[in-house]
Amino acid sequence: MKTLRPTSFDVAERAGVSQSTVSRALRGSPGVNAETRARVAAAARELGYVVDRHASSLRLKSSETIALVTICRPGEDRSAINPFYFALLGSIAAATSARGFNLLVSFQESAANFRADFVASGLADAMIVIGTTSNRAAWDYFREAQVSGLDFVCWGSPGAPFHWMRSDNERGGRLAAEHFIAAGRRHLAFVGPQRSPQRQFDERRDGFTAALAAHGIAPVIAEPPAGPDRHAQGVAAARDLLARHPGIDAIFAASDMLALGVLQGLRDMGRRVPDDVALIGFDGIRAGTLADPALTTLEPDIDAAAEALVAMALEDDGHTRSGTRIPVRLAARGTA
Amino acid sequence: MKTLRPTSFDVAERAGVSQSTVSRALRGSPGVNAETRARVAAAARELGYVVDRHASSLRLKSSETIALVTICRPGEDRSAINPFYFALLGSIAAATSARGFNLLVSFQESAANFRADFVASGLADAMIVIGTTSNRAAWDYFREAQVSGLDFVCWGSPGAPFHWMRSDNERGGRLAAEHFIAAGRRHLAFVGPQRSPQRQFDERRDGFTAALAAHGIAPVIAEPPAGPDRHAQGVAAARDLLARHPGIDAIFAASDMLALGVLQGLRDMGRRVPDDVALIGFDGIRAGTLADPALTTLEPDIDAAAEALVAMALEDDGHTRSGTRIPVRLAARGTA
DNA sequence: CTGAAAGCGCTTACAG
DNA sequence: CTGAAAGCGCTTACAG
Repeated sequence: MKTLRPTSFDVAERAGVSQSTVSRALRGSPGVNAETRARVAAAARELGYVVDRHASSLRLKSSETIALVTICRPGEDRSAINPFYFALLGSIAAATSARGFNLLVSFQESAANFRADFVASGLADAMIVIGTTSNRAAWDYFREAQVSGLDFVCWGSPGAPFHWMRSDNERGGRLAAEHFIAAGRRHLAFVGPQRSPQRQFDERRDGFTAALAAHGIAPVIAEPPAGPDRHAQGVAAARDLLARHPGIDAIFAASDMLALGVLQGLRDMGRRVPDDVALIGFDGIRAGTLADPALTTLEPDIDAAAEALVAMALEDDGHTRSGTRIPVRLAARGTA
Repeated sequence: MKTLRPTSFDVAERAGVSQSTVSRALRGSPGVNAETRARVAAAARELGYVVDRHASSLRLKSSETIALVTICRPGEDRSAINPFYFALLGSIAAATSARGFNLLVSFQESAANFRADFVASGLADAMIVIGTTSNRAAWDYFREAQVSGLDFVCWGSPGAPFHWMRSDNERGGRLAAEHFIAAGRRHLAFVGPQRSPQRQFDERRDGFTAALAAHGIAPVIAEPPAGPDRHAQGVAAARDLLARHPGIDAIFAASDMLALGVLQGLRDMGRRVPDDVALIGFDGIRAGTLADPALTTLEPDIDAAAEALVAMALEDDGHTRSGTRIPVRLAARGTA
């Protein structure tokens, strides 16, 4: 099958010029005669010549590639990965493509496939790490890597020694609180993991409680029971919460998957949404729009997040923008 | 920031051997003294040395990388990509990783970013194309590419000149029919695009109608009206269908996104699911399990599909396995 | 504006 | 078992 690929020497011969001229012409270097350039381009086209990226990258010492690592839960089915990360992956792909860069993706879950040497091996110019913070072993591995000099930026929780970026969670929490208050809700609850390595959850809760405090309201804080995934945790959390606090009329869930579970739990308890209980999630995942009623949520600007992550990863300036916050907006739909 | 990366010569010096020995020791070539090998490994570790993949690939003429192209709808938000493709992407990543290969991903939607030269440029050893068949321009581009010698395999519809693989759609349709019949349903309908370039839809319908014919039943075939996405089309299709055929008691939708829309449409029409109308989708996407009631669906073995696609792409045997069918199973959940 | 040549960092056939 | 050397296919400083 594999037919011998033509090299720049073949193109040179066909165009009747030297190999160096072929290289210059094809790269668009200045100072190449227009007529020569055209002849080279024609010869390349005729031969189906494409520059060898390994040879090129080796010389240039740059691969124009970004490596994207997505950390998964061990043993997790790929289709069960939080859709937020798939959406972020898609936006990162768009951002890299807009720069003419390639995207190398790697889903990692256990020591069997932990890898952080994409930049060290020359395969990528920069690396981005996203995914669940529930995988402690993975983050320990990447902490170690960062400390030993394998550089990258990441999305979400991590503090030092990571270079991170995340949503404006505090503001998201405040927006949720104000939305509930404006709708006349007074018996509020926050459902989310407490003291999770996912600092983002705490930030959402803190923004929520701070805004409510200004109205003299203290929400119930409900930690979801352990469960196989966020959705299952949400179902259980709603049941527990309503059993203990039957008067609750509004719930802010720390993530959409959790919120979708809460929605299901509320239905199981015979509560109407939003009539009896209003509900707001966080993330803006597609599945929220498919729920009935559609989930009201705090939606981070995921394209902005992707663009900022790529820029931050590529800027070799010690990641001065570490700590950048991505804006969020309240998407008012059916549940609140 | 960028500190000079050590080369195999640096390792050689530190280990007190020649550079060729370093290369052999690190690659695990036979005939290297165990003690020498250990000394080289230690020196490499101490220096934080990682083999340069461009130099290595250039010599080896192989990159141990698979390129995965996902075709999107023009102008489509990345978070709106059918989750089935994200799940397939995840499984393909797992399959490539299991072979020690890297995965290069590229989302393409318009002439601005059409590219099929990943193998020609040496960036990848093989290429896989998945994604929506609704993007005609994209498939025209890839047809052209295939004809001109840029080889790849794809998922889904395409016939010649493509090397393709898809679900056992015909059998899926039969399973849906039998499931409905066994439950006593007799007024059946199929909702799906007709004569779409997505041949898979026709196959699902044909399996469905063939199995029903054996029971002397002819289902109503409903083509969904045009719409911004499959979900919206499903909502509208359900309304039209029920208005015209109020007695329908079971619907087989050509895909899960369509089915989720149908579910919504049935609710809008005041029909209870599954009591009044039973519903089955196709794809096994996660969002189906979050619906209320959870969507019964035909679930292709996506890990098997991914593994087969990778194997097929990598096998340089003229893709003799073109036309492979991936097994599907009926996942009975709440809607049927 | 163009060519001859060096060199990017590896792998491996060839000698020893 | 190990070393010296050629060569993978480019890019670009150096001459002209």
